[in-house]
Amino acid sequence: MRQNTLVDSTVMERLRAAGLRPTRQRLALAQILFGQGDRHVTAESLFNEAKSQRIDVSLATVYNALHDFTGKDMLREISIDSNSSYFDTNTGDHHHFFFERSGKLQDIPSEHINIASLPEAPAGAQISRVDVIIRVKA
Amino acid sequence: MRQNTLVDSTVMERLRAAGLRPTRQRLALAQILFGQGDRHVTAESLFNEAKSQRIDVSLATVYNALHDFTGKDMLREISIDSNSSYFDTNTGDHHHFFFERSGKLQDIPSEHINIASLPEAPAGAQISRVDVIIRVKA
DNA sequence: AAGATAGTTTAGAATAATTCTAAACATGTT
DNA sequence: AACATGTTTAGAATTATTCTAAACTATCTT
Repeated sequence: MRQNTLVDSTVMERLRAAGLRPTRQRLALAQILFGQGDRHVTAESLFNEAKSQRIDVSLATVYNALHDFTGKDMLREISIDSNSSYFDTNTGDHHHFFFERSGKLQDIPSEHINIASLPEAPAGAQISRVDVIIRVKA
Repeated sequence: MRQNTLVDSTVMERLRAAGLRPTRQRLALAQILFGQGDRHVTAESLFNEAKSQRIDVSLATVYNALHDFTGKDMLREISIDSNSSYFDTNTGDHHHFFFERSGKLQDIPSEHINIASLPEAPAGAQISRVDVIIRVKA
């Protein structure tokens, strides 16, 4: 029925490896975030998901965890919509579709977008990331 | 000394053409926005700029004007940073450098970025815009 | 030119996302 | 078990933005 021991321990190792104490709430949130495939959450959506699983965490902890995970490169923060920040469990090189109506995000593997030429970075600047966002009406 | 009659009337025509009443505060804000080359402002930065020119507008009016102008395609809204929305006077096809330290934006003409291949839009979705944001550490 | 009408502006209240505070608590260590 | 330090939490605080309702003004009508 519950094969969580295994899953949990994987998540626990990820947290330890990142130098984050595997506390009850971080484990639970990490499980939600990383237990499935790639995901895009907001603080609010993750908070609600936790609540609906009877996981008792405060919203402040959700924010803390999202930022802690982001600081350890387990998540990537994306600002697309001025309403709220998204956090993506896929930290690799890739891009996004943004569905304007629903506010949902969908990954685009980096191989699917071919940027033939990029401009030079301004003097003294190093590129830290190139984001391509395809906004779609749907 | 002040050759504003001419400039003002240009701005006034733009407002009228857009179907927006050329009120004192819209004229003043439009003058700041469109009187120079391409610009990137936030509500707060525009509000401060107006204040420093002794133009008496409320912050609510700045927000109203920015949204009105955006609705008439005189501005384009950009969400890059969760702190605040940017408004770009360049509404044509182009992209951006985002300077992470200063929070400043710089246009990249669309010719300078060559996207060789784009993925298909998801079923039933039409692309409304493709944004490329090059984040630089500087 | 005066009046009517509908769109604008405004101060300040309200809202929403996020961060802060400081006290209670849990973890890993000794 | 006791300690030191990192975490969690409720609730207050902060920040960007939107709302409200009243005062105002551009424009149209007469």
